[in-house]
Amino acid sequence: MHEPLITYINQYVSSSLTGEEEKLIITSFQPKRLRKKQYFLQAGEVCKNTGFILEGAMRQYSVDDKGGEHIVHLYIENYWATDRESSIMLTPSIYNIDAWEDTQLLIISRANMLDLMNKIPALVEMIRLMDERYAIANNRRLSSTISNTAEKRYEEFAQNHPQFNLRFPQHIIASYLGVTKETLSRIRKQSLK
Amino acid sequence: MHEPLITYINQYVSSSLTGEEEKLIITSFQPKRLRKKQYFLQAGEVCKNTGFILEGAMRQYSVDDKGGEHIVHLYIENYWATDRESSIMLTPSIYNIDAWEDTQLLIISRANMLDLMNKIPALVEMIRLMDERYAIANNRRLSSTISNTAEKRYEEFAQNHPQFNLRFPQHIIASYLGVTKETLSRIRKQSLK
DNA sequence: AAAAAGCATTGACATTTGTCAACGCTTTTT
DNA sequence: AAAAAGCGTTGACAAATGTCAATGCTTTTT
Repeated sequence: MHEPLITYINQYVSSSLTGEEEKLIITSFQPKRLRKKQYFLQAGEVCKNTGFILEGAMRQYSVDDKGGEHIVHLYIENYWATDRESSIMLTPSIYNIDAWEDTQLLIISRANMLDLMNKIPALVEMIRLMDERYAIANNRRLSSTISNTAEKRYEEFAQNHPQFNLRFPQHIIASYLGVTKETLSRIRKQSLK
Repeated sequence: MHEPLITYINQYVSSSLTGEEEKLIITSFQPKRLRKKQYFLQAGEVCKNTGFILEGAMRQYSVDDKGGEHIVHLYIENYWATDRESSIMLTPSIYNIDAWEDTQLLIISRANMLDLMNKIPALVEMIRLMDERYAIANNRRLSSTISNTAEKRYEEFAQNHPQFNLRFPQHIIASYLGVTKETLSRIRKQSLK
């Protein structure tokens, strides 16, 4: 059950994990099942866990005064679901994270993760690399959001994240792009011609 | 001349740097002066250096087909100026970074930085912490950009970055927020009432 | 099987934001 | 001292996007 996680880690680090390290990881990550719509994190709670997605799809979003949902992140297999701000700062999260599809996770608490990092140097290295890539991806998205029209942003999105485009309904994607579902509907209609 | 950098690093890590480590850092970071408008990085080049700002102000921006500038980052004292994507991936940058004011930097190449990190564990820890905070800040900005109107974004900006608001002209801030200078001008006029 | 909920689309219209051009003021350059 | 460049503002108008309401279709729930 934990193989995808081990594979994921080994892809990040130069030297493979030892058998000992693998065992440690396997015992530290707990399997958890979420049914569709079930919360992984609810706004107001402190985010205690990080989840590695084995199967399924999740979303992170905030809710405004009028009940509108604003999607900040989408997650599928091999993504990590968490609110780092809340988890690191121990502050109540302003986000909800929930399952969009029935989802199978491997979860670990921040305390256990820090513990693991002390015992397995390769994990520290992995996280450093992940943070680098995460920073780069986030920067691109930010840059695109600031500079481009909704149409251009959708094009880039469809190009860069075909998986998301297939897996999530349009109104979710619209929110992820920062436009209304009606606008996205019209953009897509346009671009067919 | 290097004290602000040493102070900066010591604030990040639990145990202070040893005298030996300080020396190593001081010899690894080269002072560099940029005059107003001088490029630190020009689009098309691979970003080789990271600069720690001792004094001055800089900006990172892309230029579109019509010559329009889109500000992605602003930097002042105690900020790090670099294009991580280019620096890490060794790809030509799509951004310019230049000095908005006359600026005094301490620069280090990526190779030398990696070398330093091997020799000074505290630096690895610092970068991990910086990455965390960077990820959090970036997420907030992204979340705000997607979810809020231009007016709300400006409010948050003025709240969170009063230093930038004082130091950079309005048309730069407008671009940073993803609106035109005319729109920002009107927003500010509104909010006086 | 019927009812309800979720999803995408469309039209009409309102609001926000962008574009272009002009102006006045200040700072910088010559 | 004169000229040029930079900056912020304003008005008129255009374009992009949001809002609201209605519809039809599909999926889920009862």
